[in-house]
Amino acid sequence: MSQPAIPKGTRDFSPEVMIRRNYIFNTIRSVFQRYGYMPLETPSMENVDTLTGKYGDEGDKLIFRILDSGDYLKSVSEEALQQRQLPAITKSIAEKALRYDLTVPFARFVVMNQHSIAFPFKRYQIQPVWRADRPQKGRYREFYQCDADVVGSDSLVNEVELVQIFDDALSALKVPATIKINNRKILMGIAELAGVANRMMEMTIAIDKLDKVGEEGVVKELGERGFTTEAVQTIRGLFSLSGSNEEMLDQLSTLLSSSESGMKGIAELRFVIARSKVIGLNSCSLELDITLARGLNYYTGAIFEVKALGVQMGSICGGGRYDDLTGIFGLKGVSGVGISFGADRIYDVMTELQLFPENEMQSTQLLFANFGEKEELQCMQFLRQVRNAGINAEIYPESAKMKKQFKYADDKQIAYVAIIGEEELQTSTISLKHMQSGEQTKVTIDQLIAKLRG
RNA sequence: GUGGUCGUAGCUCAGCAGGUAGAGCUCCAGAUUGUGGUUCUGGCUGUCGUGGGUUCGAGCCCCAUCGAUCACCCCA
Repeated sequence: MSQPAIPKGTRDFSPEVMIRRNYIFNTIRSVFQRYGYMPLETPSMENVDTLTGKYGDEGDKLIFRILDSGDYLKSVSEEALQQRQLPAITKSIAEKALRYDLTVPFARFVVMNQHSIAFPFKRYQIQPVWRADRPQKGRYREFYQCDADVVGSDSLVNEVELVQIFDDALSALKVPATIKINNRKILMGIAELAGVANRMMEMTIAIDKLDKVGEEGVVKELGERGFTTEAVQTIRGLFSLSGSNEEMLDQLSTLLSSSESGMKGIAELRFVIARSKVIGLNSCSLELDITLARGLNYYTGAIFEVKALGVQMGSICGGGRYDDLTGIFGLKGVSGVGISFGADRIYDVMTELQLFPENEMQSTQLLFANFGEKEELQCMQFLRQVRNAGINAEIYPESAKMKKQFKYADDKQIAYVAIIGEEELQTSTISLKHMQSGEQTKVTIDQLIAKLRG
């Protein structure tokens, strides 16, 4: 290895980037906490069995597996090797895998701790996840998700609050966005009406592409997937909806009047949309998008997706209700609903729209210039006082040329430089220079602290 | 997993009909031995992504490989 490198689809985060990333994480975290969600972390790796089968066939292929330690081939049969039976081999050489999302590990946690958890259980989780996807714009192999889920409550109050959380966080970050909402029960209703109830997943995958391939494209794909002309015609009825959220719901209820699940979905949407309207949103708009489907197959009720305005970027947030997520781990009848912020994409959007506040860069407020041993000791004594007062401060660690020390402060965007040379030492003063204005004043240590505390 | 484009200094890029590598910025030093961001002067940096092939000769042509990027699939 000549030049060091990092695996594809992964990134280093420099201090400048981390400060911005933390700004995003902190904003989202504080909103989660404001709504009563509690922090949770789970291991980076899970048992393979915990993850497989939860994300569909496509998803399973994207799970990063961790090679067993030691003689990992010991339980692979000679026969399997000879015939290259990859699934069988894979299964016996990797018993752990990196987590693919935060929702499944959360479901696992709930099931394992069901007797000590008080329901409804509201948790948030901000951790990286890994997918063996091919990287491209806004798509990485390691990225962070910021999830908030509540389990053990069927109430639509949760959905309404989650919409508010989207709005609160994105408004705080000043990201212009539209929250799209739909309901899987409506899609189910359409599927029933079209006589393809057993193929709802296929149907949703096709219609999810409406905004990308257009109505003709969707019709074409449905045809290719073997849907009958009648079924396609019925599904097509969805595309003719128009008007406000409420008007679209009215049209839908006529269309789906014969479908029990369809009508239930409409009622649920009405509730969430009406409540959100009464309570009000800060800067986001809430839009019913009947073609919103979302790939994850565990969603059963409301589904959410958030699109940033003014940039070419996939959805920046997602979410929805799942009636039986914990069922696969043996705990039935626990309904949950949750959302996820895609922090990396939000970062990219904010970069593109230049939404990061300038002063976020100022981590150190004060730099003590270093003139030599005697002055240095005085500086370090002052530093202790300054730091005790809650001011971020540092000393240039060696008595380099002034030019160099000031340049350091300038590069690091440190607001003030404290100069203590022989003259200041004798008069017990500090020459304090404000870097931006260039103004320099003589102050005492107490005055300095008072000034920087602001 | 499928297909397209690309890969030259730390960064952004130039290079030509195949003839032994350049510009700007950054960085470093000095002008200015207690003062940065402006200015001026000087200086450093490359196995031209990697491996092979064609050729007297390859940064340039061919093949492979790795990486980046875009589209598809899927998704945050």
